[in-house]
Amino acid sequence: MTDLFFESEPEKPANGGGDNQPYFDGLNERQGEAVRTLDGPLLVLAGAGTGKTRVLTTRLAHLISTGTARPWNVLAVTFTNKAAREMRERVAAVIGPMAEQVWLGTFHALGARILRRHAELVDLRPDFTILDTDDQQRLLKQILQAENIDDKKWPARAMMGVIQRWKDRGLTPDKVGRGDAGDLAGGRLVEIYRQYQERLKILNAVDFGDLLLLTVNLFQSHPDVLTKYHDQFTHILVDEYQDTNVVQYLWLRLLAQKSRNICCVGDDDQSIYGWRGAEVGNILKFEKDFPGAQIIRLEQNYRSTSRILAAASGLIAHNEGRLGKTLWTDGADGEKLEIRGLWDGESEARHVGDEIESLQRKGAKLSEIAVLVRAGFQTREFEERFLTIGLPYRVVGGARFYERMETRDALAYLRVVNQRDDDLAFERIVNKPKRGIGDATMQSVHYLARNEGISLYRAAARIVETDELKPAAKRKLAEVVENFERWRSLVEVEDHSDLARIILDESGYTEMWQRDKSPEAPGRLENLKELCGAMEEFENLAGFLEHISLVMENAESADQEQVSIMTLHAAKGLEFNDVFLPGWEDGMFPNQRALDESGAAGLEEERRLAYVGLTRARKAVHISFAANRRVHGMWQSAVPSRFIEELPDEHIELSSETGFQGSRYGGFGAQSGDADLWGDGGFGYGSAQSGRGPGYGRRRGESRAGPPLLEGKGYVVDRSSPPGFEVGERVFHQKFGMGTVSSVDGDKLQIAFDKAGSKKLVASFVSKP
DNA sequence: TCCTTGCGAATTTTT
DNA sequence: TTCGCAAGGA
Repeated sequence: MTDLFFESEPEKPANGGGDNQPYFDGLNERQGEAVRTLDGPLLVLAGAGTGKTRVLTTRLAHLISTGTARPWNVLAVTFTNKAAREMRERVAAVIGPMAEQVWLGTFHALGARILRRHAELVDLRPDFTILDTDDQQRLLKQILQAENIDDKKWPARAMMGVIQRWKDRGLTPDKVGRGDAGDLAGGRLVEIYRQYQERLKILNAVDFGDLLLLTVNLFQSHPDVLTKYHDQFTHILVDEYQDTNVVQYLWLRLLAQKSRNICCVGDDDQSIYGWRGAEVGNILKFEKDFPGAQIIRLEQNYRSTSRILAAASGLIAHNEGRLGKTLWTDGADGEKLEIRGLWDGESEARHVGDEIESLQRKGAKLSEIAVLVRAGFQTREFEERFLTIGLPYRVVGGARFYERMETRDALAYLRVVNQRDDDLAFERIVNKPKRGIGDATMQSVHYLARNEGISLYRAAARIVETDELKPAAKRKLAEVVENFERWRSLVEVEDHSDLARIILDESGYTEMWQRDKSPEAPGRLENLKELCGAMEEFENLAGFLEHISLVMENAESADQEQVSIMTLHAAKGLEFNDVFLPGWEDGMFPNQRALDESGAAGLEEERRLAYVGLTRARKAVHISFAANRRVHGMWQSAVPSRFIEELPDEHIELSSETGFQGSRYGGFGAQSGDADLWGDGGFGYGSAQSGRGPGYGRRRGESRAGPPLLEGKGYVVDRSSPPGFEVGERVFHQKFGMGTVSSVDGDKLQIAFDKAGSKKLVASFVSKP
C-alpha cells in the first residue's frame, strides 16, 4: 500500500479480516478477486450482466471497512447521477453513514466541486454559473451572429458540437491544431471558440466541458494543488471506463499518477458514446497507461439465457479490436431469438403491440417489457399503436422537468439573483413578462456591455444612470434592476423557496401565466409550484442551482405497470424479461449517418449498440424489421439489417410477413431444408393484408412479373432465384413507380426512381414493366 | 410587438 | 410529415 503516512489505521493483512465479511457472500471467484485486489492499477472487464455494480460497490465498501482507506480518501467516479446515487445507497447499506464522506459523484459534479475551491486560479469566482446546453448554444449563436457567420451553413448547434469535441479532447483554443478547424465557420471557428471562452469568463460561467477541462488545466499549472489531491485520494474507482473521453482520461491519470491505486470497471463491447467524444481506446490501452496493471474478466452472466448470450457473442465477434470476453451462464438455454419481417412500420407496431398483449395474457408484467429503438423518432409509431389498443406505456428519456419553458424562466430569475453576470439568464427574462423592454433597448445595453467588457446586468445598471435610453424604456429597465437588487438583499433574510415565490410574484411572472388562457397554462403554474417545493430540500439557493445544472433529472414516475419505450442508448445498464428490438433495417440500424460519418468505426459502434440491446433481455428477444417505412413523409424501402445476418443461425427463428426473399433468406430455408423457419407463428401475409385495407396484395400480384409466389402456411415466399436485373434496366415498384437500375449488388439493387429518388432495395420488390 | 408564412431539416445524449 | 426557425407584414 502506498502513502502509509496518510493512513492512520494499521493495514490489515492482505488476506485477513475482510474476506469473511458478509458482503462477500454470493460473489463468485472472479468478482471476489476484483473486490480484494486493492493495490495498484486494476482493470475489471465486466461483461453485460456480470454483476459489475455489485463488484464496484462491494469493493468500495471493502476499501473502507478494512481500513485500507478512509472514506474521504476514496474518489469514486461515475457518468450519471443515477449511477452515483445507486452506488452511494448500496455502499451506505454496507458501511453506514461513513458512505457520505466518500468523494463519489459524476465526473462533472466532482470537477465542479474541485473547481469551486480554486476558482480564482482559473479566473473565475467561486459562485460561477454552470451553463446548460441551451445556454451554451445561445451564447455561441450570439458570437456567430456578431461575426457574421452564415448560420445556415454553419449552424450554432453544429459548431457547438465541434467546440465540445475539442473540449472533450482537452484542447483549449490555443491548443487546437491548425488543421483541426478546417474551413469551419469560414475558417474562423478557433477564433470563435476563443471568444466564446472569453465571454464565459465575463459571465463568470463555465459549460459542462469546462468543468473537466479547467480542472485538468488547474492541475497542470498548479502542481501544489494537484499534490493536495494526491495526498487526499489514495484510491480511485471509475465506472463505465469505456465511456471516458480524453479530458476525463487526463483528469484520472493526473489524479492517479502518485498512488496508482486506480480501478477502472468497464466493457469495451458496450462503448456506445464515441460520437460524443468517448474513446474506446482508453480502455483498450489501459495496460500501457498503467504498467503492471492487473486485468480481471467478469464473464459469468447472471441475466440472460444462454441463447441470448450466444447470439450476442456471435454478433459482437464481428468487431475487431476488442479485448475479448466470452460470456457464459449456467442458466437455461431459453427460446430462440424471434425475428420477424413485416410489411411496413405500422404493421410492425401492430405486431409488437399484439405480441406484448399476448405476453400479458400469459402473465408477464408490463414493467418487465421494453421496446428499444435506435432513434427517438421511432417511439412515435409505437406510442400511437399502444394508445389505440390501450396498452400502458412510458417513454423513458423524453422532455425533462427542468427543461420546460416555465421552469427555465423561473430558474433564470433565480440565476440572476444568485449571480448578476449570468447574461443568458438575464436576457431570457428581462422582458418576460412583457414590460416594454424590446430589441432597441437591449441593443443599447448590449452595445455598452460589449464596449466595456462587462455583463449585461452591469451594463443595464449603468445605462439607466445616463440619458441614453428613452424615458419609458429607462424607467422600465431601472425598475428591473431595482427589483433584482432588492431580491438579492433578501437572499440572506428569506428562506430560498419563499424567496422564489416572492420573485415570481413581484416580477409578474406568475400573473403572466394566470392571465394566459391557453390549455397549458394551469400545468405550467403547477410546475412552478413544484419547482418552489423542490427547493425546500436544499440548503440554500446556490446549492439548489448547482443541483439543477448538474443533475437535471426527471421527476421519476412511480413504478407502474407499463411497457418502457426508449432508445438503445437510454437502455444501457437496464434489464427486462422481454426486449423488443424493432427497426432492424440497414440504414435505420445500423444507422446510415453513423456509417457515412464514421465508416468502419461507426459500424462497430452500431454493432455494440445492437449488442447492448440484445444483452438487456433476461428471457426473450424479439427483433423485427419492416420492408417499407415512411421517413420524412416519403416512403422508403429497406433491406433487413446486416446485423440479422450476423446472428448465429442456430439461435434464431426467422419468419416474415411478406417474405424478404433475399438470397440469405432463401438460403435459410435451403440450408436447414426446413420450411418451418418461415411457417411458425400467427402472422401471415393474408391477415396482415386484411388489416391494412384492400389493395396491397393484389397490386403486388398484379405488378409482379414472373412465376407466381409460393405459398406455405399463409406466408408468401419466393424461393425462385430473383430475376436478373441489369444496370440501366427500367423497373417498376408498386410504391415508387418507374425507375432505372443504377447498380446491382447481389440481390440488392440501387434504383433511381423517376419520382421517388434513389433507393436501395431487394430485387424481388421490383418487377420488369 | 405579435402573428403568419415559408423554407429546410430531420441520430444517438449525459453532464 | 412535422417541427422549428427566421423573415416579413399588420
